[in-house]
Amino acid sequence: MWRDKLDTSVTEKVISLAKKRGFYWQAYEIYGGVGGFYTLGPLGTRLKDNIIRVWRKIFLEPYEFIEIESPTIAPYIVFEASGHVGSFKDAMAECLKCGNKYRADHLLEEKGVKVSEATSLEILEKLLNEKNVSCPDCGSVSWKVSSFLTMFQTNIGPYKENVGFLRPETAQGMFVEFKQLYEINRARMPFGVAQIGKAYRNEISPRQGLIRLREFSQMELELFFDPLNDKCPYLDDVKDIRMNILDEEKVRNGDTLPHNVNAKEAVERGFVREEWLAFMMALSQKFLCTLGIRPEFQRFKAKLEGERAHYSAQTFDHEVLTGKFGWIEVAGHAYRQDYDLKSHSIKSRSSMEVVEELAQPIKVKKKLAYVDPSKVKRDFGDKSSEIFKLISSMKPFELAELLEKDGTIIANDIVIGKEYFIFKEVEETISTRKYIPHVIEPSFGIERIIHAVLEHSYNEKEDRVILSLKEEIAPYRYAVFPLVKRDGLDAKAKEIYLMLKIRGLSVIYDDDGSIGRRYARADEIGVCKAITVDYQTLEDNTVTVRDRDSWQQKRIAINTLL
RNA sequence: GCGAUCGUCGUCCAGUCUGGUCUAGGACACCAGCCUUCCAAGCUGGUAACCCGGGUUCAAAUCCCGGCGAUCGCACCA
Repeated sequence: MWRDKLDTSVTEKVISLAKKRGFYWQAYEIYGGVGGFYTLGPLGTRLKDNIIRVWRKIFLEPYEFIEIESPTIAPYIVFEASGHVGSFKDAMAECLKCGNKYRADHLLEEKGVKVSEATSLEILEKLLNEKNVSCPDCGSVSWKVSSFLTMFQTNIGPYKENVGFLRPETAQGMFVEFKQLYEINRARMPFGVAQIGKAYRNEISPRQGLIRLREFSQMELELFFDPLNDKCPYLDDVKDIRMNILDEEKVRNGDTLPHNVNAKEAVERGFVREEWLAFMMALSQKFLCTLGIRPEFQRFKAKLEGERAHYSAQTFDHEVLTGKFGWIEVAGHAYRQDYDLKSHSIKSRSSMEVVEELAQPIKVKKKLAYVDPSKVKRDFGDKSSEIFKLISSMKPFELAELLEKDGTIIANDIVIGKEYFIFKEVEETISTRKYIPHVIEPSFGIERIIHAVLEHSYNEKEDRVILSLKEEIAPYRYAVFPLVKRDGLDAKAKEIYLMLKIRGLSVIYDDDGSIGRRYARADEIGVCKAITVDYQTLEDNTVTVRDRDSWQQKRIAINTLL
């Protein structure tokens, strides 16, 4: 069954449940609320922690990938090197008549005027006004150009000129520390580094609740690999995971019926360029399934050339179908190539290369040139010392290369020919290869996942709400209730509650109202099992355990609860 | 950011057009007590709101202006 629509009312219901029971709500409400900022409540933070735990279990633990926590503020130069200063800064053209804003470069390109990212604001404004570019909305031809930077800017220390940015992604923290991490990880390749933390984007108009935030949480993994040896050894492990993939061709043609393939087939059939990318996509699907989102509500949608981030050679959005918001992107899987490491390497002038020891050392023949001092002295006399000085600053193989190419060496206008050198050919053994690793990056937005998971866990049964959260992520697994609050049942229930709590289980206690009301309350926040203490408990130390989804009850002995 | 629509207890809704009767009402939820031997039962009581600021007026939830926020559309979403 292939569905492309969900009941839109579920979204509203989830949002109001989230607020009512404390998963999440808009922040700063006492001051009228500020767009793009949300607070996670007590249940939301537990859910988030559990989601993160599952993610680590799926993406990091089996492969011994490592995790770091880097600062959320970085100096200007970091995002200059990464390309964010350039591509996060859009030149906005504002129509002076109707006030609508457009991307200045888009408007000009429609007129056939090519501009680059480096084109200054003044020139853009001049071009727009001179070329009579008309406003798509009102037709006016007078423009004002200004830039809008979607990164939050701040100052580091007391100096205005020392600009810093709140990171728009956690990834750069891993790239700038790459060399150190590579060493710490004992130079293993391929290897993965993850970071879980906040990122900030000053969206122009954030909407849709948790879907587009100005401050949000990411779980990102940078998988570094050798582009000449890009086999992923784990493809067989994920062969049973079949993904719905809309490749570039389908997206271009507007075809929404996806291919259904596993990672290996996705690569073989040319949908996905890199094995590691396909592998991460498969893990991503496994991850969302573990969180309770069924595969038919998931798909991977390729980003077309112009839609991709500046660093990406191929990107798939991992999307989940929701009610009101339709398909939402909960993760992006990007092939970042060596874009970031290379940029940081050039900007910082520090090496980002890794060294590979070759299995078979390669023998390379090399020509070396040595000067013949006696000939030089004989023919150049007093000027010899100058010549020796120059020549000694060069290595023998460099001299040989130059002489091969030009036939002469020129030192302070003195031309020295080949005949003053003695050539030697040596065989050198090369046992290493240096390269800048390529990167596959799965990047998850936690808040979006929280929302998607809640929508897909939301059920109604006989006018009651049941949040069928998987055991792995439910904020509480157990609830303990006394059937009634007297005759010692409450004391016994509390005893059991504490026993479970001491064992580290997530458990709540509730003795308020009727037993039915408590079951209902527990169902609504996704408590998996309700343990009820009744009169029989006092006689034979058994309790009833009620399942949240089936409402079935089983009587079991207290000592088998653990 | 622009345009349209909108903003009342935690939630949903009444009241706004036609200013006074609103000390802002109801339902559900929540809290306290009673009751209660398995699925939101019942009884009693309680907490709780006119988005913010300014203006008009004898009088503003109600009319006007500004701000903030929300929804939708446009644009943006690396």
